[in-house]
Amino acid sequence: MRSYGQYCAVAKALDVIGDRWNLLVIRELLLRGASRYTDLQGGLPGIATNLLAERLRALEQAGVVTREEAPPPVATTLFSLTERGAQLAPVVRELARWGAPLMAERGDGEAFRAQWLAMVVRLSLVDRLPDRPPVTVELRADGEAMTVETAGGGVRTRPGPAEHPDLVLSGSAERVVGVLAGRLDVRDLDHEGDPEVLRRLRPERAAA
Amino acid sequence: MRSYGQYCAVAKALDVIGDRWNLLVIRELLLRGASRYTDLQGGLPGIATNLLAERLRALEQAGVVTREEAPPPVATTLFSLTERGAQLAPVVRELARWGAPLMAERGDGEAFRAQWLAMVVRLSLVDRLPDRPPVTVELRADGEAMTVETAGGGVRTRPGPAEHPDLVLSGSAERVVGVLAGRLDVRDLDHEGDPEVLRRLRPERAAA
DNA sequence: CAGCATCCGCTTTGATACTG
DNA sequence: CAGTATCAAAGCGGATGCTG
Repeated sequence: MRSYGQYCAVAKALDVIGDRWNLLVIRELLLRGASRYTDLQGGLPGIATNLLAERLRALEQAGVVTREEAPPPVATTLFSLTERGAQLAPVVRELARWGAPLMAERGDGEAFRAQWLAMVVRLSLVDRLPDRPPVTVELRADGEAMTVETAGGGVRTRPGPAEHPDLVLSGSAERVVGVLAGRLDVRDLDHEGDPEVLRRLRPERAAA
Repeated sequence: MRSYGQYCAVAKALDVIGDRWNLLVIRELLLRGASRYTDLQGGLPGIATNLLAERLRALEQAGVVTREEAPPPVATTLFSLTERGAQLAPVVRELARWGAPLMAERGDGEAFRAQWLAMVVRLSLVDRLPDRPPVTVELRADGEAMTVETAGGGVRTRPGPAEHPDLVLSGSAERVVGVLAGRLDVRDLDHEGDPEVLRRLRPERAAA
C-alpha cells in the first residue's frame, strides 16, 4: 500500500494494516489460530487467491504474521499471528462492536461462516453465574456449528460442534444473531436442551 | 467501496469505513469537532480534494457524518460526526494504541500536525494526583502548539497554545513523542516552567 | 476564497486460468 | 496444497477548472 505519509499513530497503523482484506485476514487468524492457506481462503469468501498470497507476504514482512513449515509428516505451511499481530485483537473487537448493529439485516447473497459469530458472541454473552458448574452451548447457524463455553466469568468459543452441550440452538444465521443480540427470543430458534442456560449468559440488561 | 459480501460484524463495519482515508477523516472530526472542508483538508495532508469530497458524501450517506449549513453571517458548511459516527472513537483509539510504537521513527518527509499528538497523549498521560489543583501543559512540536489539561484523573487536549501553562515543552515532533512515550527525558526538550508537572502526568511505570 | 467536479495516467483489485 | 500469471476493471492521486 501506499503510505499516508503522516507522522500520526493512526495513519501509521493503517499504513501497515489498512489495505483491503488485511483486517479480515487478521480476523481469521485471531479466530482460528494457526491456519493453512486453503483454510484462510475458505474463511475469506470473495478474496482472490493472488491477493491472499500478496497480503500474507506483506503482513509477514511487517512482522504481523509468521509462516512456519510443518515437518514432513504434516508437510504443510501454517500461518499465524506474531505477538505483535495478536495485539490487533482490540482493534478487531472494537470494529466488531461498531459493526454489530449492522448485522440486523443480511445483505443479498452475503456469505456466512459460523466462526464469525464468535466476534459477536464474545461481545454479547457473559457468565452471570460463574460459581455454578460451567455450561456449554452449541450454535448451529445455517447448518454450521460453533461451540460456546463459560470460562472465568466470560465465554470462550470454538469452531465445530460441542461434545455434551447443555443447549443446542439452531436456525438461520440471521435468527441466531437476533437471539444473541437480544432482539429475538430463544423460542424463535429450534432448541434442544435447557433454554434457561441462555438466560444465564445474557447480560443483566440486554444490550443493543 | 465494494462490499466484502460477508455476513460478519467486522466485514460490515469495514464496508462502511474501510475505504482509504475514511478512518483518517473520522480521526480529524474526532479531534477537531465540527470542521470546514478546508480545515479537514489541512488536517489530512496528501488527500486529493475530489476524494475528500467523495468520502464525506459517502460517510454522510452512511449516517456517520452530518453536514450543516451555517446561517448567512458565517455562511459556511460544517461537517461533524453523528452520534453513530462518534461511536467510532474506540476503533480509532485502539488503532492509535497499536500504531504508537511505530512513532519511534519518523519516515522520510512525513507530514505532522500537533493535533495528532492528542491521540498519543490520551493514551500515555494520566493525572496521578487528581486531588491537587489542575495543571496545564503546552506542547510545541515542530512549532505547532497543543494544550493538555488535567481533568477527572485523565487529561484533555485542545488545539492551539495554552493561556497560563504551568509547563511549556518544545522541540521536534519526534522528541516530543519520545518524551510522551517515556523514551526520552524532559531535559531532551526545551522547557519553560516546572518540569515536575510532567512526572505527575506520567503513569506509575512508563509504558512502552 | 470555500467547496467542490472533471480529466487523465497510474496503481490496485478481482476473476480466472494455470503450475510445482 | 499453496500458490503464480495474466488481464480487464475499478480506484486513487495530481492537476486544473468551475461556481457561488
